[in-house]
Amino acid sequence: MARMSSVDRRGELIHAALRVIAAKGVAGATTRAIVAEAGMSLASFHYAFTSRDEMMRELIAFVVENETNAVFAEIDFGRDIRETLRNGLQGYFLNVQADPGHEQVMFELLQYALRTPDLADLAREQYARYHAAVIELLHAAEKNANVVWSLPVEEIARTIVAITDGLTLAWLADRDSAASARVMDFAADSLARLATVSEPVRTKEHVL
Amino acid sequence: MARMSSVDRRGELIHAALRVIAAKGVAGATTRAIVAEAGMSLASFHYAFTSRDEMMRELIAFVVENETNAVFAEIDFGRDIRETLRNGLQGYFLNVQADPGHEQVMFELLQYALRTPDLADLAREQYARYHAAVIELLHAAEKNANVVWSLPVEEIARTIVAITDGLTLAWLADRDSAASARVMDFAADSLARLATVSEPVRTKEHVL
DNA sequence: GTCTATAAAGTGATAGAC
DNA sequence: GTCTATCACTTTATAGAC
Repeated sequence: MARMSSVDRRGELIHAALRVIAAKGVAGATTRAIVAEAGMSLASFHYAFTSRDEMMRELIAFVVENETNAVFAEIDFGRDIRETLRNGLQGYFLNVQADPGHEQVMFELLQYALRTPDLADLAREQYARYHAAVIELLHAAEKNANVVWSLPVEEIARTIVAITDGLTLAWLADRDSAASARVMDFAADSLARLATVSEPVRTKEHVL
Repeated sequence: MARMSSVDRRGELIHAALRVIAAKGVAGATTRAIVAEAGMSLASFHYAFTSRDEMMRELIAFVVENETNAVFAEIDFGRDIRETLRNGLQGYFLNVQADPGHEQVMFELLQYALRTPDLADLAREQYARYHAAVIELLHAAEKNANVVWSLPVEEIARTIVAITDGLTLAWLADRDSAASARVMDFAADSLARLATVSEPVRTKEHVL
């Protein structure tokens, strides 16, 4: 087989590992399954990585890094803040339904990280990134709808992440899409209450 | 070693397995680790269970069955519905903080069930029970605070389970107790809005 | 750098003595 | 019923030919 730079091979193995994990779970991602998926020999794995643990650490760092806010990025700002929130949540959820495996993998990797002492920092970072992504979104929504949040955005972001995680877990278990959609409606309503119409910037004579 | 009825030995092995899972995760719960914890020989395991899979199925059914609403059972009804909700959520969360391993095990078992085709029904049942337990609580709170819920209790229950699951996952990752507590306060406020003061049963002359 | 072959340890499950 | 010993297999990791 053709030569390949070390970084390329590492990346290729990580992507192959992610495909294997999606199909068979973390437990099924053996070095043999991964090299078979990548079309390499077993020895090539250990040429690229000193151990399976090392690869798993790099893999988790990779997914945490690349857990794009793609879902949120393509958010559809509606007429008001409630619609923005609703669109964001429903958009996220459509994505979960379209590719349930992806979120399941993220949950599995989170638990793997929580179980592996060396990887605890990655679990923390994973949530820091989720929260940061949502905070950014909340600021964008704030500007777009001309409102200000009456609670710290950190707090609102944590609530949104909790709702999406919780809804996703329950949906993965019972696949009740209708019930999940209604919960998101309620969540959007409740969160929208936290936005108050911002005073437009005016001169002093305009009081009330 | 003394003889033991088959059901006793199965129960003992399941409890030993739960201790092993708490300490080392589902992946670490090998038949050898389990019998070592239970103080039995490896052969005894296969005398009680035909296979490890059979035991895992029974173990999950057991924890789902016994995922008592203990947390919720000892709920402290406050002065009003908001306090009841707040006490319920904070009470649950104190329990998570006191024994983080327990919830982590529940999440791991959920994912194990989701990955094992034969066990998908157990995952569904797990959430059906969570939802049912919270619904029962919502009815109790309704009576206690003399209010009626303006949304179907199924919907409210799903929201509460989603919030608790989501908060627990984030807390397991970053251990930010203060932030979690604030989210629960907001959740209690939002949910309390769904309770409207119920019309006391009166005769017709009392209009408004 | 990439391969085959194999080492060393761990896995679930079973046979057969007692 | 309970044990020891072992089978058959899989795992990660490495040695050594090319």
